[in-house]
Amino acid sequence: MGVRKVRAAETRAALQEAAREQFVQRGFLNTKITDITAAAGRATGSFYDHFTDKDELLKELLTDMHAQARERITAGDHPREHDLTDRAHLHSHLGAAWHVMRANLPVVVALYEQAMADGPRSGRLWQRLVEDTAMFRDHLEYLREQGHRLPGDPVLVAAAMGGMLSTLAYAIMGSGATGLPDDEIVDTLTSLLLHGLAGPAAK
Amino acid sequence: MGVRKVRAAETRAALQEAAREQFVQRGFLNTKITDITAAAGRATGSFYDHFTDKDELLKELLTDMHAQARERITAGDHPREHDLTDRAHLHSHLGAAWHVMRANLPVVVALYEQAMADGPRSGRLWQRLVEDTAMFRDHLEYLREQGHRLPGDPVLVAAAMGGMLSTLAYAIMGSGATGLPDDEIVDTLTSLLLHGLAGPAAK
DNA sequence: GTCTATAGTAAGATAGAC
DNA sequence: GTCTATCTTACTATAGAC
Repeated sequence: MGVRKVRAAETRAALQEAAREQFVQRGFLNTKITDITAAAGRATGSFYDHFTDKDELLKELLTDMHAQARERITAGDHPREHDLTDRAHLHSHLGAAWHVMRANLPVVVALYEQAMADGPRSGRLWQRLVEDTAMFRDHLEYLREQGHRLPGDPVLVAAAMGGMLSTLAYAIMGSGATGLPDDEIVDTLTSLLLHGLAGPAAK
Repeated sequence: MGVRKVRAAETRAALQEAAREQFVQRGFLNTKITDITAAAGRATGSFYDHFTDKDELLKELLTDMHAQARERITAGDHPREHDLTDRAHLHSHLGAAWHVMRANLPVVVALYEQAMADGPRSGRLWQRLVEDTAMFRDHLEYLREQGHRLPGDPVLVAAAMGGMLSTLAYAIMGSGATGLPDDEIVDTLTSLLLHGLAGPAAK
């Protein structure tokens, strides 16, 4: 590879990395192109040699995250029959989701803000929620087929779980607001989603 | 009251009402001052005779909502001892929250977007979440004092519930995305938060 | 108080030298 | 490919006539 090409790749990577920082620092919508280039130590114009706009940059970050998520999923091998009413299984799912979100907080933040940017009327946030919780939904539908009585429509239940997770990720990660370690947060969410406020029947 | 004053009050109200529409239509951040004045059928400049900026207008809408919420709360009379592990009580709480959010969707939308606008680092969304779920938290802390074993830290559990509710409100209301009636949504959330995915012990 | 017209500002995006 | 300099656009906010 030529020297020029290497330089270009470096700049590209520097811009992406700077964007990650800035998205967490300022939020996605609030991050200006100049914030990114400044943080990367490049000139404003250089941005446009690599990306057409902020959305395109985000799309590439998203691809990375998807690859990462897929890897983690297939590593553990996820058949549809995973039983979400089993504490170990549920805990592992929530833990994985939390882990991937933390590793890709800038992307989570950006997607969330982007989905909200068009307003509630657009239905874009709902679409995101449904897409991102497809796995939960599959597991829930399987349970239902097995005769298990769910709290309600699997799509809604899955979306509710996803909404809880992503909002908390946004609110907690990066600000360390709660002071609680990740383990404890995942434990709490597992308990809440498994047996609810009432707790397991046996006291 | 003089004619001039009446006219002014009318314009003021028209601007607020137009803002409500626009916030739901376009989202809060995306709504420009000119969108509001245009929707209200007034000139751009008139906006500034009544509000210094968008945030101030929102603050007034918020006051209305608080009054409304307070009224609904004191109407039902909410002592700290309300037992959230009792289905009827939990259902009534969630239903009330859902109802107030629907009646004030523009405000919910705006506050949510506003809280996210500063980015995750600011901790503003977490702050909102904690503030808005104070009531849940109180009830949960009471339960804990009574020896009931909660899923985890009451602050976190309450915030998780609030995050789930507000995200779903944003995603569902106004787009009617799910096709489900409000009753069914509240029922589902009640079941999920009361006994979790596993459901009540007795099958 | 409300309007029209416009000044001011911030950010996205491009042109052209190196 | 990267830079500096600049054009363009969209919006906020104000000035001044009515």
